[in-house]
Amino acid sequence: MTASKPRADALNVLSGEELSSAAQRERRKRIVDATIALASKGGFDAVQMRAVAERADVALGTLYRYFPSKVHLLVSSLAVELERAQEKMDRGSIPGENAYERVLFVLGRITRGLQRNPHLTEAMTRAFTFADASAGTEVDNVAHLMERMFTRAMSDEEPTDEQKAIARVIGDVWLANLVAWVTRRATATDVATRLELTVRLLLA
Amino acid sequence: MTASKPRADALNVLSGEELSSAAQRERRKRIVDATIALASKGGFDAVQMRAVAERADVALGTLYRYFPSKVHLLVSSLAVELERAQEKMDRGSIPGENAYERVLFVLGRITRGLQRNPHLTEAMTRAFTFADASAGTEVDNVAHLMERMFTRAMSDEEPTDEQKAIARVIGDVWLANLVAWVTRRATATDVATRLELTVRLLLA
DNA sequence: GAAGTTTATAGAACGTGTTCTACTTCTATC
DNA sequence: GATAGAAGTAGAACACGTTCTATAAACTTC
Repeated sequence: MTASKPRADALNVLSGEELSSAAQRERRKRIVDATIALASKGGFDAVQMRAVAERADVALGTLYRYFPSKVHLLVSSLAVELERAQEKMDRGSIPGENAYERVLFVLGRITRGLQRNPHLTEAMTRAFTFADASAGTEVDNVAHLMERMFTRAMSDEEPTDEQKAIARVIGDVWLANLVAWVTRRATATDVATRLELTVRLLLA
Repeated sequence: MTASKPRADALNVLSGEELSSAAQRERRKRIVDATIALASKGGFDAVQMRAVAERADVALGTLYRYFPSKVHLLVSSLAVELERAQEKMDRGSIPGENAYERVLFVLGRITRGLQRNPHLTEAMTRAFTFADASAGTEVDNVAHLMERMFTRAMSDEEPTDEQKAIARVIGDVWLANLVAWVTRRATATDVATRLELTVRLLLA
């Protein structure tokens, strides 16, 4: 009677790997796709749990079984998007003479990418910064993706602690500026200028 | 018939100055006090609009007339708190040989101050980062207070553009770390270390 | 393939932010 | 001090995130 098989905990996202059947991976994918579609159309507010469930052709209860809250859902979708962006990056090589130029290239590219889909960006960044302790795992996951994205741009070697720290700072500033842009307190030009200055201060 | 007297717009916070009667300033103060009290006790979730209204002895409709949303309310309260902190700073002088040391002193002091009241800090930082475009004015106001707090620490002169930019970067990193601490993704020590590193990179 | 367990479904129900309505109380102007 | 308009009050109503209930379908295991 004593359970031994590891079971997915009700408080965590059902992360892709541990989903047994193909039908379940299918469902999970439909949910994330629906989320991204709705977010792209109307931002954070348009990602309504009932609407996601309906669009993913899944019952509301099922949605909550896969993602325990709207924030978990959106932050997980952000992770998916970042992974996609990283993969695209990995396919080409990053131009630039030094860390400064290379990081700036990566930052510019991903920023412009996100700015091409303002609603989606708004939904994901707001969820990310609003996340409370219960979504800590997912948030850490995204933070880690960001850190890696920037350390890879700095050098091909294994990053030093200092480089990791710099990457984190860049990530913090990047996110803050993205939020400022999303809430219309900064223009795209503002964002570009500030990021350039930040990276210059840190890496030049 | 044509209105000429400037009227408070329904979409903006009724900021202290333009409140005509003393009774109104009284009410506004009661509301902010109630907000801070509730936030101190139970954080963002405990700041329930009905509870704030009751505690401030004001009708729910009146609360919404003064602050058009929970986020406006909390961000405005954050501004009040920051102003208080700034005043306290202004009363003493900031020790330190150079900008690096002085900024670090200010950062350490205000960070520890906020960490002494975790729930309040959680409520205010989450509101701040969750704010959407409609609260842009209030958010800008707080951002400006933060910028000034750090530029003052850097030097007594009028700050240069570069100094302002550095102050903004520090503010972004500071906030990101505060949020990480509030959501228990970073310890107080982590925060202190990272801030020190950031300031060193930027100012040393 | 039957029994038991897990997973999914439909939909009601609940909590809290926000809005709306009907009524009362202030305040300014004549 | 009568009156018009603004501001405040009490409370219903609504929207959406979240939880709960009852039932059905899909799987394991014998």
